[in-house]
Amino acid sequence: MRMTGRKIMSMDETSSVGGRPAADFRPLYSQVKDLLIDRIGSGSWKPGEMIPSEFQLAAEFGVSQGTVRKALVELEQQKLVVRRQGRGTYVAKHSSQQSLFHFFHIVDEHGNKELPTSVVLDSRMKRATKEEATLLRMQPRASVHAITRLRHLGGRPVILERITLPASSFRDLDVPTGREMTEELYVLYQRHHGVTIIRADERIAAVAADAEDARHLGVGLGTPILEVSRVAVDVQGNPVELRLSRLNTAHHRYFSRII
Amino acid sequence: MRMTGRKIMSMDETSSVGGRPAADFRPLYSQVKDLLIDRIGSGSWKPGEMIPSEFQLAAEFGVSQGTVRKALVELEQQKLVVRRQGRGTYVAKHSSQQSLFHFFHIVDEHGNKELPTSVVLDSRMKRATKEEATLLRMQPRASVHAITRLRHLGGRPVILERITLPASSFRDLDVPTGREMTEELYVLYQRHHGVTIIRADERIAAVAADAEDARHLGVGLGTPILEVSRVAVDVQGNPVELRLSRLNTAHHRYFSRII
DNA sequence: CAGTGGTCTAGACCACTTA
DNA sequence: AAGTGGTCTAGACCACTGA
Repeated sequence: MRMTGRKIMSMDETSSVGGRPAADFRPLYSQVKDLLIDRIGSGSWKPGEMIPSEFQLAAEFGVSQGTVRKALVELEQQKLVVRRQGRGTYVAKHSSQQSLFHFFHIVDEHGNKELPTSVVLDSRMKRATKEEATLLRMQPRASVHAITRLRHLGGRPVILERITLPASSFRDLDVPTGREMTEELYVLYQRHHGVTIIRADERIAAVAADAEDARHLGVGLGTPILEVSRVAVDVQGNPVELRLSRLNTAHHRYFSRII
Repeated sequence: MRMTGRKIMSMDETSSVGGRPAADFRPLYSQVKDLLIDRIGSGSWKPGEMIPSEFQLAAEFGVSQGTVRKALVELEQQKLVVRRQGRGTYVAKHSSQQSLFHFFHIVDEHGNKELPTSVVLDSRMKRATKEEATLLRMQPRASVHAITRLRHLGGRPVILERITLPASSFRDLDVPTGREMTEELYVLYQRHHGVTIIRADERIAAVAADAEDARHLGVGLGTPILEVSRVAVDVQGNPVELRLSRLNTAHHRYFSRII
């Protein structure tokens, strides 16, 4: 069958010939989907770019347009592409807006999302702790970037964040200390480092504010604050960012929707 | 055209006839979906029951099997039905297992979910506070059930829960005080009251343990604990349960996945 | 074996965008 | 007007389940 480099197996081909069932069978649309993810993940198609139409892809892969459509619809649900009737299908591009909408889950007392500011308190390279190396699936003591920043909401300091990034995936990371960040980090990851975050797992606990929390968040020592531990994952499913947030919930809440 | 009671409008019929665009156009599959939701929500098909096959529904509604399929696939994604190849499509039935998996987001230090126990500390009727009435979209001071229960995980008391339910939707609610609950509440809601919870919004803050928290959770007064405020919503989209959980995060975490 | 959902195809037509 | 995705149809065949 068709294809360059990789082969799509039709159901007939994978079906048992000598009576042995094919264990590695995968639907066509799923194979198509993986090919498309490869091209997006590898940067063949860049964020914001339009990808070929359903018919073009169908012709290229030697499948029907409906099969390509099913793959594209799933990619849209995973937020890897954006589809617009009459315009085309585009590789998802993180904008500050979208990034906030998806990955920023702090709301004010009325349930509204505000725009946070971010000032970098510290930015340096260090060696990963054992736990960091495990979570990021790196060698122990591998090099990582360590960023500390303070985020304001409604004029108040609310979130103290410590971010850990593998140096290997984020070469020449440029996050100068003491400056206000105008851009969402996930936008930066995507544009400068080709890393697209598509998922994040968060674990939340209540802790007592320590001296540093107290100083930066303007709360008393021992005040109950939220600690949010995030592991963010890229298109290929690799954990690529750790984020430890200490959050003053005097005037804000962590929001979660269970569906 | 086909149908009993309600009418499905094809695209032609809704299209402009006198040059006026049809503002109320809805795709066929979406109309089919609403009809199916009606039958599930109204109890015509009960939880656990098999519903007619795609071809039977297609014949009944006068649409193609593919159109019914699209509606059913969306209902499956919303967890309103369960589809099994070779068996059929079934109205989703909350089991304790599923209920825990979906709506219980507390994990232990290793990220594992444990089975909680629940002892009812108090169960009574009262009048809704202003806030409760607003959140449940009831008249001020309408009758509600108020349940307080304590949940253990791994032998430790971890969660103190206060649940508020509209008396109108939960007549003859049977939650005796002082007893261990063997059944998940959402299973009870569905089986005894025809209320299926499909979504929940949670807002989380860190607070200091008060005297009652301290007594029941076995922590010191003022210890930082999590406060989780949930509003749970039924099939029709109405808020039907409020749940205020106070959670000791010494050995557990609230877990949230952002996709 | 019959009946169900799952995959795949081919083709028609509609709605929307852009030129 | 051309090109895109969105809806809808009809039909074939596959994979799975249970009688």
